[in-house]
Amino acid sequence: MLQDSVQVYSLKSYFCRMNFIIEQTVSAIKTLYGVEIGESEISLQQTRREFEGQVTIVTFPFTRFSRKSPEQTGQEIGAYLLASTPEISGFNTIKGFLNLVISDRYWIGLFNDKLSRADYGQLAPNGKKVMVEYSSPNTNKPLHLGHVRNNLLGFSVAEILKAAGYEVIRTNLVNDRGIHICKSMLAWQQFGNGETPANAHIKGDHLVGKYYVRFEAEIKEQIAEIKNNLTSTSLISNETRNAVLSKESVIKKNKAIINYTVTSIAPAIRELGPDAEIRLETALDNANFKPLLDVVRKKSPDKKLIEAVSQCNESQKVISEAEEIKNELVRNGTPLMREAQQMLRKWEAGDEEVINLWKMMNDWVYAGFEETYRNLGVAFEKFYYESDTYLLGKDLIQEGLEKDVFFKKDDGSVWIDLTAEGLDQKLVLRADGTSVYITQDLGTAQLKYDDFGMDESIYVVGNEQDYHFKVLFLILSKLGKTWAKGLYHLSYGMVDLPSGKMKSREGTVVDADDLIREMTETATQYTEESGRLDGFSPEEKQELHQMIGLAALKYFLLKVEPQKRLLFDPKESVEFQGHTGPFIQYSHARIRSLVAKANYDENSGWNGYETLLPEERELILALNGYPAMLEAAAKDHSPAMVANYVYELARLYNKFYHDAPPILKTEDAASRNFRLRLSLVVGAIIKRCMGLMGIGVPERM
RNA sequence: GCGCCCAUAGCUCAGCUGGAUAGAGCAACGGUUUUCUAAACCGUCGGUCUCAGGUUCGAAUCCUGAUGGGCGUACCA
Repeated sequence: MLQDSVQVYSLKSYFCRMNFIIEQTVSAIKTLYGVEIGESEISLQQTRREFEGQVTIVTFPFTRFSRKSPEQTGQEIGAYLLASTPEISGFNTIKGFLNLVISDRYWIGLFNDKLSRADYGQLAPNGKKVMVEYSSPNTNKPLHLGHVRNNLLGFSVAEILKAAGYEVIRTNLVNDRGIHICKSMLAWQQFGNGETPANAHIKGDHLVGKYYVRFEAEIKEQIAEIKNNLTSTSLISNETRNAVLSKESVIKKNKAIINYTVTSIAPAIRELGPDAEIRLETALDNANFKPLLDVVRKKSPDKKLIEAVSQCNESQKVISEAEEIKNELVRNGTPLMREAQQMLRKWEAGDEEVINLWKMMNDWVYAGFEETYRNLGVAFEKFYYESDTYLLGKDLIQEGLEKDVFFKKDDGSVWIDLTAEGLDQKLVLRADGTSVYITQDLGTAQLKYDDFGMDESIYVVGNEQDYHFKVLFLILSKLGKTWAKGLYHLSYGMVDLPSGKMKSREGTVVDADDLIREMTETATQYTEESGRLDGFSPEEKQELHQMIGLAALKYFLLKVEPQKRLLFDPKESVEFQGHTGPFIQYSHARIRSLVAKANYDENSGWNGYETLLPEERELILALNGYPAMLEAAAKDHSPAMVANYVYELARLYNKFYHDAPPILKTEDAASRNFRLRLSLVVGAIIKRCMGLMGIGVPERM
């Protein structure tokens, strides 16, 4: 499992992973103070810019056996290291920090032997197989910004794991069946007039989405109609009518209780001050008595008053609950909803007409998705379809019953009790023997393992399903599946807009295709203004614009840690300057252009180059940290780490480019060749990192 | 009610195996091009790291509690 990996990453320490320093420090402490300490007790960090040196050892922890001041301890260890280690050419101590100066000869040697090799950065195969499931769309509507985050994360994590030595299988579990697709089908049947992607010139997934929206609009009208004419409407059955009416009477009764109580306690509340009075008003407006209850509890000793407010609070809760159930009853009672459910039953029974319609509309959607996936640059080795897997898992229920992991209730439904683990009781099979969500996920997990026998399996799914996956993994491990310990839920936060949450009902969803197009357009505009693309054919320009637009989008979405919510402002979020994808692309293009102009011969050496510029030293340190960064990003499943690393590298390079004497005009062959090779290597690592995020880099821009 | 996640500069984010004066970008202001791509570089301004306790030589980082925001707590998926 990844979690067992020993190496630990931190932005401060990955620059200086130098075992010889740790080893020498261990022996220094043994010699000086007679104490044997573990290598893990020594932490190295990169020296802050304002002090001399590259590597810093914190000496505070050693004072307990040196019995000297941190500074003096540092002096002693420093002196030992200077004498014993040829790579160390100097040191200084400030308070409890021992700063070591590593000789340029060491850095140049490191560059020669390791960093400048063509295969630098690819970790050796680790013999492990990992599955990354991502995307997993519903087939009733096109992809939106939230899916984009999911797709980019999944793709990127897969690339990172590949680079870290895994064999990776990317899978997409397509949710192609269920009530949602029946809604689109039904609306198309009733209102579509034979419209197809071909004759309407609409992308297939958008066409199907259009009818999903139509369904929701129609049902909204039916709901309004029913609510306005509850006693007379013929749209619902008498059974539903009676159920709704009974909920209404519950609501009415509780409203009366609240009205009565509020009138009688209002004077007492006013006496508690303006604060309480305001809360009384907002309680009525917002249908929430909790804030009022809190303030009354705090301010009033009158138990009867508290009880009365508490009564209002309880009644309000009953009202809210009844209203929710009422709404659900009305919604499910509408003719359209009943027809959709009828259609789902027909689908499950294999009704030919329904199946054919389903196949046709799904094919439209797949053609649309394929285009979006191609534009996003994501791909999969294996597709699973819920229409194939939705009946799976029942054998596991049987297995669980035999192993006493599950238990049967009197009605025949099957449950698991997870209260000992701090969770709840959870239904795993309905009384009528049909599956619930988790049943088929159990079955699908087993299927995937049977198909591929992978060591690890990553599910890229939003954080609203955290609980579900906790339960899923726990059940599998209770069933004795040894592979369950390799399961991991890569949970990510929702994408918010400035206006708040994206809601399909309110039409505030940012469509993936629109987004990609807008990004490309913005990049086009920006690039044309800079006017640097002479010699590009129109096709090359178009390709470049898309590359830059996508880089802006992808980098913006990936640079934030997955678990965090992400605020996306379509107007302002995606920039081309500063901490952005295009900035990093630009740095790469700059390097390529430089190397091209220099006519650099890759065989030319830099013998005699002995003294580094500070910027060169920093670049070497940064390059040296790449493998540790990669390992850490793989361990944490974090493209954001790659994003931040490569930005730092590009920034350091730009500083070097700006501050170093012009390379093309450098006469000294060793300096010139070294700097060109350094540039080349930085460019290669930038390209690698961007590739890990699915972002291309141009030769010119 | 219970559970999980988040909180760092005006805005968007880094930093979290505990270490020096908490860093970037954007925004604002100023500077750099007869030097290889100014999508760059440099400077100024900007912070009670949500709050209160605790552990420690040392806390943005670990622990406890609170506050605020989000999500979940379905015989939906």
